[in-house]
Amino acid sequence: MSLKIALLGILDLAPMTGYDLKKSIEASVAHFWSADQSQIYRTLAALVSDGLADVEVIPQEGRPDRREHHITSAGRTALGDWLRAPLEPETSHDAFLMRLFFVGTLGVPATRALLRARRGQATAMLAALRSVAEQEQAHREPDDRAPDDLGRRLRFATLRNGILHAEAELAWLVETKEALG
Amino acid sequence: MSLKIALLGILDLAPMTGYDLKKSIEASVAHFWSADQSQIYRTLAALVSDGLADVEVIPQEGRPDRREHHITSAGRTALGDWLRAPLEPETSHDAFLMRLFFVGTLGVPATRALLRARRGQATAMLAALRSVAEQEQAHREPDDRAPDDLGRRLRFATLRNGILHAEAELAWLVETKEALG
DNA sequence: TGTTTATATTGGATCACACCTATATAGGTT
DNA sequence: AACCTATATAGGTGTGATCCAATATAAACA
Repeated sequence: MSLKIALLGILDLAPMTGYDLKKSIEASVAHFWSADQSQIYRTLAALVSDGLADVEVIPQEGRPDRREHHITSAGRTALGDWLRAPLEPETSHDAFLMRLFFVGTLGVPATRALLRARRGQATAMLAALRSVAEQEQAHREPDDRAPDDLGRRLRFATLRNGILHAEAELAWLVETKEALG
Repeated sequence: MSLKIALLGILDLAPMTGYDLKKSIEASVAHFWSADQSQIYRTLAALVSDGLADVEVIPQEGRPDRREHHITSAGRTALGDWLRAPLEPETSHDAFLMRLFFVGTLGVPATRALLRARRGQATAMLAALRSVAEQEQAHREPDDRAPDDLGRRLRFATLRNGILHAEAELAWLVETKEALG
């Protein structure tokens, strides 16, 4: 469901091929969503068969034709409806916490190893997010008087969300290591 | 994969039926994992066919026989291997951030509504986790001299993880609301 | 008396997604 | 000469999960 939102949301900004969408996702929403290339094409086909997008075929030579997908007005309506729909109750599935919950039987050293690995992950994540956030900031010229538009602020907010959670994870790791004595 | 770990991890504590496992999951790991009842039975069947668990049928009257599942030694080995395996790189899929990323086109009021809904969710989550954590604490009698064993600390740590993340989410919401001006 | 809850298992349908492969060509790299 | 990357699409297969429904009985509740 969310991948449909992602595709419609991106197509709402500009018409694109599946290939473009894949790159666009990697460049913009990768920090909270990832999508397999074949899944993108299948979902895109579903959008078309639901009338939420349509295809403009642009012939090319030497490679397959560009199948440029455009959001339809039904698609814009569906996107709006999805965005306004009540938040679904979230069912978290955290494989790391699962491990931690049961790793006790293996003893303290195995537990420490797991926490160390997690710290590595969280640190890398934090660094990656910070570097993307800095680039975002840098794109805004110092003398840029353009109104800092809502979309831009929200894109930045999703990055900040990841950063704050990564920091919380690291703080929790410190606390937890201490609790192991 | 993680559901297999969960089932083996719980079966390692005590033999159980699928029905028991469902309740056990709800009572112990629900804050980071949920599982559909039919999925539990199917996964349990997979464990048996892989030789990681076996079944003791205990006849009953008036209801289906108890099919009590016991972890095998191969199961204990597999559990240990899984717990020690390198952490898989996590691909986060966050539907809320997806919405937020695209909700800008609907304007500021819709954005605020989304953030409000999220605050409600996060507040409820935090309250629920805190109450479970307090119960966990209360179970430990004030004069309890028993060593605070590793498993217990780790179960508590998974709760603390949820609490810290919920707090981070609320802090992020405050920051984000301010950024909307 | 009728409904709900608890116990216990199982199957079908469907969804979302990941991993791998195939196709086709141009251009650049080793 | 052999390989990799970019462009562009698409199918096969498997896994994990959700939702829904059926079966069967006893006890508790309204």
